[in-house]
Amino acid sequence: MKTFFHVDMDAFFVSVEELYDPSLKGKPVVVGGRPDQRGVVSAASYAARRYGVHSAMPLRTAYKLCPHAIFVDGHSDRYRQSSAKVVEVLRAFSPQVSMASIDEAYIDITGSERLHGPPLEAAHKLHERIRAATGLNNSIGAGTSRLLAKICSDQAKPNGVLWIAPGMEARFLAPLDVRKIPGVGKVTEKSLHALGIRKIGDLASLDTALLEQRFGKWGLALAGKAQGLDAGGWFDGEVGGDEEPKSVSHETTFDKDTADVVVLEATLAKLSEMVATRLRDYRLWSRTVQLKLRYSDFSTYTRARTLDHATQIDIDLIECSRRLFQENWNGRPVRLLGVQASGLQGDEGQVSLLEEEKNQRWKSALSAVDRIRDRFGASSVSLASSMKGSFRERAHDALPDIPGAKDHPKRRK
DNA sequence: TCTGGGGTCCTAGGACCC
DNA sequence: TCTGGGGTCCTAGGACCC
Repeated sequence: MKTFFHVDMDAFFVSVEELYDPSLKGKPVVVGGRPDQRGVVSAASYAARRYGVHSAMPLRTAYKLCPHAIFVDGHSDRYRQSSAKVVEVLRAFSPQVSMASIDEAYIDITGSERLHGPPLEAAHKLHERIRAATGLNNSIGAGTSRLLAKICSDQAKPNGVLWIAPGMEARFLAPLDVRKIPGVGKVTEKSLHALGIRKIGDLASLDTALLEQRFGKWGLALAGKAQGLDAGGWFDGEVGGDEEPKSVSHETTFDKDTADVVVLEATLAKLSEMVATRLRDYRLWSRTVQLKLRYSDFSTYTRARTLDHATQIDIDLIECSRRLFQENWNGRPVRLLGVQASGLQGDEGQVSLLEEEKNQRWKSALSAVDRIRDRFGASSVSLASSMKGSFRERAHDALPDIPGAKDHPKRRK
């Protein structure tokens, strides 16, 4: 029998802002930006929530609901700092820690009873340590699965601790709305309601075969979740296992939609650079580059290309995303642009820096060929190839071996 | 209600290979 | 050439989470 905790920080962004400006405490606070900006609420204080404001709501809507709320910009550096403090406390508590996002974590405390006491006592101990180290309220759920721990922490809010003892899972879950199951959103909820399923108990008493027939693989997972099991999806694997990112992306929504090619391509270049920088920070290389385009009517398109070599170099991402853009933009005003790198791999198996430099050299040699062709016409180069074989191949074979590339057209002089 | 930005996982079809 | 089936890779889109 295993024991998991789910630790969730309460109104995290708002609470961190309150550390920096205690006068915000108790007031309706909205983190996410100015109310006249394009954007949504990142976090709302409990006082603001009483007016119906919640995260993911457009800022303009939040303003209509609660005009006297204090709107503040987010400070991701501050949140990362507080998050790092939380991680420190968690790692000191148990070696098996997985951050699920900046403000929540799973920890496996199986077998730590001698050290920390029984689950409820251990949870209170951890709750207090986090509070002491960060000055922030948090909630902890504890149970025999990660799913259960997660649902518990939600029920424990604000600033509470809840443990469901082994054997009590079904009784705890039965009266809760299906929407409380992580992974059940608007769409799944609607389909379940259409079947007359509203509570987790309804789901649990349903025939598994029917769920599978109706929802496929997801139906099977749902059946498991209704029993409080870590079925399918995110909960595979160990807590504290593989934490490598699977994709890295940046996107931006313009203040005002634009069809200005110069602005669009400059933005794309900037986003590509930001992605490349993050790849290098992570020491990761990407093979697939994806462009994201959103128009004024919110229609959204993604277009991807897989390269023959993995890269973390700005220019590769810039060129690839620009080509995708040129091939797919319909000329209408654009609301959002995004660049994503996926197909990530580590350093191992990468061409060495030396190889990379050779690569660059003969790429430049090729562009030299292009320049000659531009100036003297295609025949100048094909003439050379008919006499001496392909200049391109010769450039490829010969140039990289010349020390310092003294004959390199670009470096000559 | 005029809808951010950063992610994960899943599905489904087509290409290609054996 | 009337044609099977499985595996893997790639692409696009969608649900969902914080």
